[in-house]
Amino acid sequence: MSENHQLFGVQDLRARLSERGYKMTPQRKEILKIFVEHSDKHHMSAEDVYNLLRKSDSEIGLATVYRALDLLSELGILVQVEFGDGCARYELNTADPKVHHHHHLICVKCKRVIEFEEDLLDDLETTIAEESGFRILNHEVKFFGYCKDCQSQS
Amino acid sequence: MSENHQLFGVQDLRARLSERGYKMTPQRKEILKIFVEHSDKHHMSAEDVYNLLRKSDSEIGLATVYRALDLLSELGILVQVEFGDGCARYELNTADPKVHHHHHLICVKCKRVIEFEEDLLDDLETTIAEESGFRILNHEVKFFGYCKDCQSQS
DNA sequence: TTTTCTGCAAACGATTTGCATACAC
DNA sequence: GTGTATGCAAATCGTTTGCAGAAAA
Repeated sequence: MSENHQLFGVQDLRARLSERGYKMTPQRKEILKIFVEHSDKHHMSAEDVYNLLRKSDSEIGLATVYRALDLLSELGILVQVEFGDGCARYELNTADPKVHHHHHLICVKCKRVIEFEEDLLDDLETTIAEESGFRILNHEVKFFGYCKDCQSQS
Repeated sequence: MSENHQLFGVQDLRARLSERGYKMTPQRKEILKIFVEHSDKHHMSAEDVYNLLRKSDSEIGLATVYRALDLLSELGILVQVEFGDGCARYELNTADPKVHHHHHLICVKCKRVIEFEEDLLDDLETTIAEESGFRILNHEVKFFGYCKDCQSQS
């Protein structure tokens, strides 16, 4: 299992699936494709993915989308992100430490989410992995506070 | 607005509420009390809080609990944490940088959540605050990967 | 051919909301 | 008094599940 330093392709998907006894299906392929093609769009929900699929003629059921997102996360191809807006969101896992990690500032008042770049946690990740025995795929950092607007309103 | 370096008390609650035009109510007081008295129990869901309330005679409706948790988060007294287990969880915001931040390792396979101590992000927090204009109340870090058990199963 | 996967629709469960009443200020 | 909060029940909405048919390996 080579550490993957590119965005994921169909070949990675096939390998990771069979490695764990899962099957390659056109639906799973399509759903991964959506993420690769929309890697600019961050944090897509199941609904978002479902809608993008329908736009490109793919008649994939919503339940299948949910199951695939779950599976792709388990495989380390996607990562789940939550902003407290009531739905799970997913992104391609940028396993390459040279690829910028982007993290989030969340306003506790207006719930606005702002992204920022940050890549200072890789050393910490290594330490944690050694101490815990985890094989770490990714990390996520969120800062909670009041955004500029909500500060000036009070 | 002094930086609060203690766990929150009723006086903090009253101050923060009136500061923003909200009212002090026995329900809000009771709910905060639950968190202070159970500060050992991390990440409680609305249901958890509701059940603890009922055990201590408080007849507070579940909807009120939800509304209060949301409000207390907005006030920076609680912080919301999510583990992808389908419900939002809350903890007292430990605003004191000397109080250990505890963060989470989440297994993408079995969904196990493991806590760890970490307090290396305070400098980063200061930088981010300056650059973004956010007034930061707290931060949260999650690492995703495979736990020991799930690694050996594959 | 055996096991896994999909699609649909129904079930579920956490959270939200409308509204009448009660309460804080 | 006035505006906000509560409680209940109903509504909502994201997500999961059961099951029969379809498709990988």
